[in-house]
Amino acid sequence: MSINRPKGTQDIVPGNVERWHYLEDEIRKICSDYGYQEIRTPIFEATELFQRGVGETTDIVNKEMYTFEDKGKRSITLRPEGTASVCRAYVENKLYAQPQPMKLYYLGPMFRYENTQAGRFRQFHQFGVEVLGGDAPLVDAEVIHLIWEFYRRIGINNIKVHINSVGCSECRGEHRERLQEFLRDKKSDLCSDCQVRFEKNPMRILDCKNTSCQEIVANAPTTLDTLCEDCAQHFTKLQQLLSLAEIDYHINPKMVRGLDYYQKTAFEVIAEGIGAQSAICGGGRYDGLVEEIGGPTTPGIGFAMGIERILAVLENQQKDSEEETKRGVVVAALGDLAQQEGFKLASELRKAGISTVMDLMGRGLKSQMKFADRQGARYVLIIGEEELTKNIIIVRDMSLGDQTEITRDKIINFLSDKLTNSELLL
RNA sequence: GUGGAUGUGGCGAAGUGGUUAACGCACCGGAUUGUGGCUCCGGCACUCGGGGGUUCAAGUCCCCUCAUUCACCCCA
Repeated sequence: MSINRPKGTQDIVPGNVERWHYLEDEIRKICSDYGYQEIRTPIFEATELFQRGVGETTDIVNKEMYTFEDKGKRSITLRPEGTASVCRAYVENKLYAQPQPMKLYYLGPMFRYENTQAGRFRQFHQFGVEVLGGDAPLVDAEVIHLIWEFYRRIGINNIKVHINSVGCSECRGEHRERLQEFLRDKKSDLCSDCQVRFEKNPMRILDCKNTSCQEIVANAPTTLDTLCEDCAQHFTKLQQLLSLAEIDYHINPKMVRGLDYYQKTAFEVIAEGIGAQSAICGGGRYDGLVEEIGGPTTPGIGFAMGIERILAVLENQQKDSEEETKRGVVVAALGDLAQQEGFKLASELRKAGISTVMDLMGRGLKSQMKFADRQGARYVLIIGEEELTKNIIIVRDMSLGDQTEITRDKIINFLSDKLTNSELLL
């Protein structure tokens, strides 16, 4: 019996990893463009951090955490999301003492113990942004604009940006009462989950996927109906700014996200064609969170997007692949002596910045040519006994199909002149 | 956690109880001397996911198990 990778994990192998590199590069670039700095926090944290930070009533904490006890009897959890850790690090490193707001981003693996399906893994990767120490709608707008611009840059177009305001601790209370009032006589018709939610977190009944619950809740008071003066202004201002930035957003009063810490602004980006798990980005404002985990009162807002889901979207909308261009050099050597010379030549070429590969299997010339072709090499440098004695090298142009002889001492210059920068990279 | 689907070589995929398990792609080798992409030839399943059972006979039927996958809940 061979050993397989754990359920819900994946190996990212050559031929695929390049897409990750591309996204990672774009992520770093856009964060730099918007003035966000990277923060790296541990992959595992004290379990309590997530219990307090993410919220005891959430699915993440209730059933999706990878929790274990370490040898010191500490309860440890593989991070299921990034926000709690970033806030913890913000407090622990006293980043609040630096100029505010603190604009941070992270990129890395997250872990959630749940059944897998299209777009859902046990180890998956998120790119996320957190802004701590700024409570203005302008901050919300900048964060959403970063998302919008990011998708534009990587060529994702069929997306919908949903926004909502779930209110703050003050207006949330009023909403809760009005909603419970509205639902009281209909309670028995709700699904079993929602009957529990009725007491614990009635707001979440609003976005229950159960169709009968949706009907019941169709005319229920939303959080937008009960926003306090402050929250209402914040939301209005945000909409103005988004319009100004020409972001095509949709207000969805029923969108209530599953994490306890959201206040005021909540948003989600939905893509098409990647299966049932269509949210490629989710986030919101969490003004009480830093305080909750023991820090100073600090407003915050952030989002996380799933790398795997972005890749799925890109793959889904990908047009016919672009024809690959010939790049780099392959050294084909025949026999022991020539192989030594080839090895030396390859070292020199690489030192000169020319991407070079040589056969390591001692194959015949025909095989080496085939190998060079597969590698997509632009030139093959052929060295055999004859060339060795004559002190020359055969340079074969793989796209033109012709070849010339170049003396050994001129070969580096010859290739440097011939190859453009893009052709040097394999 | 719950439900459906599927498990045959590296990948895709025939096979619907009976001799040595098709085929395609990939990979490796060859087609007279040291030359690629086309063509031709050859090589590549000692566990047909694993275990048990039915049968003279099972990849093909039954049971169990594991895995993968899609979906629900929820989310990235």
